[in-house]
Amino acid sequence: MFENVVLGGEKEEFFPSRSPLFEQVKASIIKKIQTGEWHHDDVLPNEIELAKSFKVSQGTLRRALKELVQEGFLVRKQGKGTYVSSYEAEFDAFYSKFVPIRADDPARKWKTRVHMTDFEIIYPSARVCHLMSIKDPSEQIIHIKRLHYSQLESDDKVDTFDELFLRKKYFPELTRERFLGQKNSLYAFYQREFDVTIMHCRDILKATLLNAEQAQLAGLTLPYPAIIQQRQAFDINNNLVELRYLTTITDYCHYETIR
Amino acid sequence: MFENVVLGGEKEEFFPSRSPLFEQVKASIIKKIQTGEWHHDDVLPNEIELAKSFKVSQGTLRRALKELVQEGFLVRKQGKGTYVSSYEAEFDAFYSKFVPIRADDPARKWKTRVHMTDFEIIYPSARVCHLMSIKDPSEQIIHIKRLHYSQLESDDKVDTFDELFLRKKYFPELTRERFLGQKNSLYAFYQREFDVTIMHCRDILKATLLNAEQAQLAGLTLPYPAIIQQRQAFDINNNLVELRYLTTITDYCHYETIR
DNA sequence: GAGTGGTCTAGACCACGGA
DNA sequence: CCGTGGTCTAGACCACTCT
Repeated sequence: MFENVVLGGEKEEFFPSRSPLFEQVKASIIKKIQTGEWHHDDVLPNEIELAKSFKVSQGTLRRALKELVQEGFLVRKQGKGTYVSSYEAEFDAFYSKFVPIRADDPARKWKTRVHMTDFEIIYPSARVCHLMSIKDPSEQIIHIKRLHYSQLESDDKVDTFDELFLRKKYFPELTRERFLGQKNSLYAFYQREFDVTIMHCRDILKATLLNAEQAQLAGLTLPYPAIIQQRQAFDINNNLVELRYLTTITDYCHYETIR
Repeated sequence: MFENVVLGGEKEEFFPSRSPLFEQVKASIIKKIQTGEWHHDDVLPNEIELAKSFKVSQGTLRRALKELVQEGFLVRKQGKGTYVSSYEAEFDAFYSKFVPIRADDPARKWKTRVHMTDFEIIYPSARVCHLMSIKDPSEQIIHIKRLHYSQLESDDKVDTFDELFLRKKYFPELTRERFLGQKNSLYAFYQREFDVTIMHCRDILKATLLNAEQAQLAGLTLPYPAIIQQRQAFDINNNLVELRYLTTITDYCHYETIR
């Protein structure tokens, strides 16, 4: 493995010679993950072989790997090896990174059931084009709506209205049926079924009032306030693959950030 | 190693010998900052001297310093030296870490004027005791209320209702007049005047409705939704020094997180 | 030019995981 | 036991800042 090295050998990507070696090594490794040469859950060669293949010292290689671990691309386990991280294997880390909604009372069981209400292929509106940086308005978009039910004391209540816009080109074979098969973790589903790994997201929160339909579904009377969370999610190539609106009733939960 | 020393000598804090050297060095440096031996904006000795004084190699010292930079304690400038970071000197970094409210339209000038309406010394309610981890309910608390006016097209409007609870023991000489002298950046004021450096915070967001008084101040008609942000802010010793409620009308701004 | 931090190397030893 | 990553060292060279 690695006899045909990335640096030096092929010059597909070129780095100004002023770029530090460890940055070049990082970029090469990310590229191998992006192109699928190294797939999630794969084991990488050990430090010595990697250092040899990149023609750098072990220390420099270690620095590159360490930063890639910090950035979430890799996981290292002493005594075992270095792995390309996956949503399922590092579930806790990914979950706490991408799911900022928490139960007010952590002691209480906080179960969630999700029900899809709409699934359609559309063309993006001007707003969606703008928010998803889409140049070509004839690009196909998968538009999905879901209701999240929280199960508090055996009483199901809608607490979140979820609207998704997915760029079909990244989820080519996604159908209503396939989407229904997915349970619990959406981003694990993206990775497992479409090799789309969400690495990064931007959330924008505003206050809103429920509309009549939403209030009825939630069993609440108007007026009722909610948080609307607009999320832009980016994959490993930094493509914006998902735009999402989550309207959450914060009676028993909240949006949390720790800095 | 560490003969003079923070570790070993005094045994206030003790590390199992299994703790890595660089961790011990980090802890020693943090302690020197906490005790005030190194003050914000101070220059530290250079790498070689520091390494000598901690009796570790330069590489190990570098690792400790690097992590302290990542954690926001220090700043290193090539050709100049290593500094204890300060809110004023690293304003942009601290600001973007602790101020998550952004104008919807970044192009537009987004100026804010703050007006204090209340300043009083109180004893904490049960809720405040709980949220601030206060054991002794006779501890004095400074309770402040403020209004934030955003200046859009020369028209001042209240867009945030700000309520603060400060533990008086950390701000011993804080008076209404002194607080009024403070402009713009609260956390820079804490650091400059009271040596309280906010390093860390936890925000919890919920949706709410404005009450009649708030709506009147904001010139809005009921019902009107807003985001209520509950913040717990911690200083360099990890003491919870500030509890805060920010009720924000998100017509022209939003709460943003990037992960 | 003197002094600072930033990168890179080569190699030693330790701690953990699994066969 | 072996192979993995984790820590630590000592020293070379480069890039930046200020005088």
